[in-house]
Amino acid sequence: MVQKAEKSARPDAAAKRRGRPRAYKPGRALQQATATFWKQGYSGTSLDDLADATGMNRPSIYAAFGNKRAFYLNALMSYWEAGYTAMREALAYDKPLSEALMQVYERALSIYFPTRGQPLGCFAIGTAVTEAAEDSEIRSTLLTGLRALDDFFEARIRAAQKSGEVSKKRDAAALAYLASATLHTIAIRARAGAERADLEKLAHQAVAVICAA
Amino acid sequence: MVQKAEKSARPDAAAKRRGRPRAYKPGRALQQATATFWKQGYSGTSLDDLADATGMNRPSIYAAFGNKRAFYLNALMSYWEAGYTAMREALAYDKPLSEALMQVYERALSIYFPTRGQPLGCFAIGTAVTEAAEDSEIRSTLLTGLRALDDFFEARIRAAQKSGEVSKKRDAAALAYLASATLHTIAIRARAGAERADLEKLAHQAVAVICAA
DNA sequence: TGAATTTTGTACCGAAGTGTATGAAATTAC
DNA sequence: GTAATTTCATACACTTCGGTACAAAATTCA
Repeated sequence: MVQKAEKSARPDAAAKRRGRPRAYKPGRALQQATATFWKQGYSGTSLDDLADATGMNRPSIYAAFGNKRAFYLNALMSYWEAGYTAMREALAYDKPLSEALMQVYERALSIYFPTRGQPLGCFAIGTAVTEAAEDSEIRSTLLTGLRALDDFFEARIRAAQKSGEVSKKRDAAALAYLASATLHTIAIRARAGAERADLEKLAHQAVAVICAA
Repeated sequence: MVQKAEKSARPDAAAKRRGRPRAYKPGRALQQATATFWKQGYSGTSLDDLADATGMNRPSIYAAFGNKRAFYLNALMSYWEAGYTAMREALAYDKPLSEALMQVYERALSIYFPTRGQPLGCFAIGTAVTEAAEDSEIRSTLLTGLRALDDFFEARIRAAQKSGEVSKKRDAAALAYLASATLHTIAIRARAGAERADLEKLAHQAVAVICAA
């Protein structure tokens, strides 16, 4: 739902649209809706909840984002996109693998335990997994995201093997799965009420095993 | 909701109750309700859904199990109990650790991919994780279950260290977390639409890393 | 200034949700 | 056979849900 810039004389802000101006910012509304889905889940969130959270009224939500399901799918895909960016940054190739992995987990933890508000874990794992059983589009979006993270990890581990940091005898795909599994278990436990410090320790232990000689 | 046997003259079947007999079997109804929650999630399941699944009508559900939330908590706790039993059996100490772990994952996979019907993953991870954010009782029940499985794994790994099967230099708690993480990622991926064969392979790879010399 | 356009805000609709009241039905106890 | 007890089954009350119709408001364009 990002409005296209169009060939506008005004590169600044939103090109003047013709009718009554919007009372909301689409990007901000998407964030607020995401936060609500994150807390309450997809089925546990009503359109009124979304209207309250975004400050929009229901007809505006329909006009801007379509129905509740489309709004959620939009939120889920945006979440994955942000996740890919964070992964790329954290897994940069100019530092040791162990550091790169820990940066992934540190970043994840700071998302799963927000500075204000209760810990909610991972948006995808905390909300999409439940819906995946009955909604094939949510299911495929979820699986695609999970596999993308697997691939990020695997590529980074292969690079560490090339540079001699990790033995080439080890199974890169297997280690990547373990790196993903560590992220998944942290996501689940954060939402289940585990302490952040415990999960930090868990991450360190997992990295130690994955990067072991 | 297991009715107590009471001091009855008839040890067989249900001791004759006084009024009109029940048209349902509580244990079977709980199973059927669990199956419905499993597919649709807690918020996605209505009392009418539960009534349809169990063949009970709504007043009977309230009389027997309380409201929807109590019914769900009952289902969740029963699921964990069954899980503990399965873990104890699979992790028996008379076989190599690698075999014991694989038996855990094989058992899990046969639950996550039922012989008939679509794969739904783990009941707790697939339904309780979402609700955990806003329901403290579901949250603590979930965390307790997760930690119990951690403990099963850790005790089994320590035994393998005592018997010399696994080096004592390795961190048993860390390996237990990886074993749990493997279970969690399998649970998530199963519901996300991954192929069973792929998850079987993932399990083998994880066991290889965990049990590596 | 006035027409065209787009969004807002209220109100409404039918369906589905949770929970309960009440009387009929089926069984045991006397 | 009759009373006591327990469950069943229908129906009801009230709320919430997703979705939409429609008129007022706010802006641009000519």
